[in-house]
Amino acid sequence: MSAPKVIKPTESELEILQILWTRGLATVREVHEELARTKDVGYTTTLKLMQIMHEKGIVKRDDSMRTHVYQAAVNKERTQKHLLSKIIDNLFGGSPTQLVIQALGDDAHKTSKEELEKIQALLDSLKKQ
Amino acid sequence: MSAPKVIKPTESELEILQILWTRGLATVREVHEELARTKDVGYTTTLKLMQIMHEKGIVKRDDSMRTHVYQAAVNKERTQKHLLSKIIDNLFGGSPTQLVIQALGDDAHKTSKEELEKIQALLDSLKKQ
DNA sequence: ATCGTCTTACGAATAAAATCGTATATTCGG
DNA sequence: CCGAATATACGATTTTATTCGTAAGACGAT
Repeated sequence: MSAPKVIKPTESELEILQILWTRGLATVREVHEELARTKDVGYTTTLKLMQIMHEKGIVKRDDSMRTHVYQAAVNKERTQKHLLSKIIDNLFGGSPTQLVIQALGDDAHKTSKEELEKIQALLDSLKKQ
Repeated sequence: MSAPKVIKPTESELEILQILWTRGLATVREVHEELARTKDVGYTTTLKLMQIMHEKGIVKRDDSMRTHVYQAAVNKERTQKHLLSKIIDNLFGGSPTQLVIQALGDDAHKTSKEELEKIQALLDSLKKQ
C-alpha cells in the first residue's frame, strides 16, 4: 500500500542522475569531474548534493569502501515520463501534441533523418491501435 | 545589442503565464480565481507573484486604473521552446527524439487519432526538407 | 460621512536549493 | 613513519521561491 514514490529531482540532481544513468556506477569524484567540464562547481558541492540525493533515496551507494560508489536508485524512463507529464500540464496545457510539435521544431536540436524515421515507426504503431 | 532575454519562469509563474496566455488580459483577481480552482492559495500570494513577475519583466501591466490589468510580456511559443530545449538537454541527453517517444507513450495524456494525424503531417513536412 | 469591501504595497517568515569551508579519517608514495 | 593527497561528514551561509499578514488608500452603498 506504499504510495508510488514521487520523484522530483531538482535541476542539479538531474544533472547528476544523467551521469549515473549513463555510467551505471560512479564515485563522487567521477561525477564531479564530469560536471566540472561544463560548470564551475566545487568538489564538496557535488559531494553534498549526492549525499542529499542519497538521503532522499534518489541514489544508492556502496559505502563498504572508503570511496563510496553511487548509482541511480530511480528508473530513467519512469523519471522522464513523470517529469514530462508535469511539463505537458505546466507548459503545454495538457497537450502532448503541442509539446511534440515544439520539440521537433527546435532549431537547437536538429532532428536527423534517422530520428525522424524512428518517430515515424512509433507513430505507425500507435496509429494501428 | 540587448542580449536575448533569458526566460526562466518558476513553476508558479508558469501557471500564471498559462492563464495570461489564454486570456490575454486579466486582473489579479481573475488570475487568482482561476488558480484557486485547482490549488489552495491566498489572494495576496497571487498578487505578490504577479508583482514579482512584473519586476522581472515577465508580465506587463496597465496601472492607470485602481485595479491593474496584466498581460504576458513573454511570447508563448518562444518560452515553450526555450524551456523545452533545456529539458531536452537536462532530461533527455540532448535528444528530442527520446523526448518525443516518451511524450507519445505517456499514458496520462492519451494522444487521440486526430492528434496523431497532426503529428504525422508535421513529420511529413520535416521529411521533405 | 461612515462602514465594509476591494485594491495594491510592503515586509517578513518559511522553505527549499545550492554552495562551500573546515574538520577528521584514510591512503599512498617515499 | 611522515606528509601530501583524497575521502567523507557536517554545519553554515547564501540564494531563490513561496507564502501570507498587515497597512493604507479607494470605492460604493446606505
